[in-house]
Amino acid sequence: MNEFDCLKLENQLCFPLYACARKIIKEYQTYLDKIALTYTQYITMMVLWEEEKINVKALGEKLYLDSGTLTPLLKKLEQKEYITRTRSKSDERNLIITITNKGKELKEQAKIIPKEVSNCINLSEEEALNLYKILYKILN
Amino acid sequence: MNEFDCLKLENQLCFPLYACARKIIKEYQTYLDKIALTYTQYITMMVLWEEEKINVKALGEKLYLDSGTLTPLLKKLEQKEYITRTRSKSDERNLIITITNKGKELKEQAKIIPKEVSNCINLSEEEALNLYKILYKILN
DNA sequence: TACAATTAAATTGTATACAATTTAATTGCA
DNA sequence: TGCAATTAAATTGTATACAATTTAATTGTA
Repeated sequence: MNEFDCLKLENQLCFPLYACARKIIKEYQTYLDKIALTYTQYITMMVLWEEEKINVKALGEKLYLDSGTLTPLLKKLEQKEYITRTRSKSDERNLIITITNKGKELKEQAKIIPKEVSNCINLSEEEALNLYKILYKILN
Repeated sequence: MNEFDCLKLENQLCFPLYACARKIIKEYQTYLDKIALTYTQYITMMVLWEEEKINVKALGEKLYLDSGTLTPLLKKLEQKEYITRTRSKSDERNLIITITNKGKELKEQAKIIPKEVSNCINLSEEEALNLYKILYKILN
C-alpha cells in the first residue's frame, strides 16, 4: 500500500456509489419511459403520492435538491398537469405544490415499476437491507 | 404492506443510493475546488494517473460514461494542459488520451483528498468494506 | 414602526449525463 | 475488390445538479 494507492479508482468508495446510482437510474428510465417521466420527476411524484401538498423547501429537503433543480422540474410537471403551483396565502414566499387528480391517477401505472427494477438487480434480501442501512447512515 | 408501499420514498433502494452519491461528490467538490477540478474530471485523471495513455472508448468503459459526456470534458482537461488528445495512427477512429507532465504533477496535490473526504464520512471499516462489495456486485 | 436581517424561490451560468443521430474510418464478405 | 455493416467519436437536444446571485416577502429589533 503506497501513498498513491488511495488515488486508484478501484480503492474508492464514492466511485462505485456514483456508478451504481446512475446504472440503476438508467434501469428505472427504461420503465419510466412508458409513463414519460424522468427519474427526478418520478421521485418528486413519489413525495406527492404520499403528501398531496408540500412547499418547495420541504420537497427539497426530502429529495436533497434545491430550488435551482426543482423550479424548472416543477414547471414541467405543471405543464404535464400532474401538479399545480400556487403561492401560500399566509406567506407569499412559499410556493405550494399540490398533486392533481391526473397526478394521482399516475400512481396506478407507476406501482409496478419498483418491482420491475428490483428484478433486474441481483441482491439478496440481506444485502439489500444492509445496503439500505449503510446508505442511510451516510445520509444522516 | 399495501400494494402502493413500494412507491414510498423510504422503501426505495435507488433513492438513497442516488442521494448518497451526490452527497459524497459534493463533499469531494469542496476539496477539489483547491485544484479546480470537477468530480468527473477528477475520476478521469485518476484513470490517467494509473494508465498514462488510453482511448476514449476504454476510458468510458472504466468510468461507465459515453463519448457524449467525455468529449467535452476531455476538451476541458486538454485546455488545462493536463492531457493531450491525438488520433491513433493505426486506426484513426480512436482518440488517444495521454497525460502530460503537468497532469502527472497534479497527482501530488490530489493524494490527500481521499483521506480528507473519508474523514467526513462516518463508516466503520467493516461497513465500508460491506458497502464496497455490494456496490460492485450490482455493477458487475 | 422603519429598516436591516433573514428567508424562500427564481434566475444565471457552468458542467455533467445520456439518448439519438451523424460523421468518418475500418472491416468483412459476396 | 466494391460496398454494406460495424465501430469510435463527435454532435445535438433535453434534463438535471448546484454554486452564486437576485428578487420579493416576512421578521425581529433598535
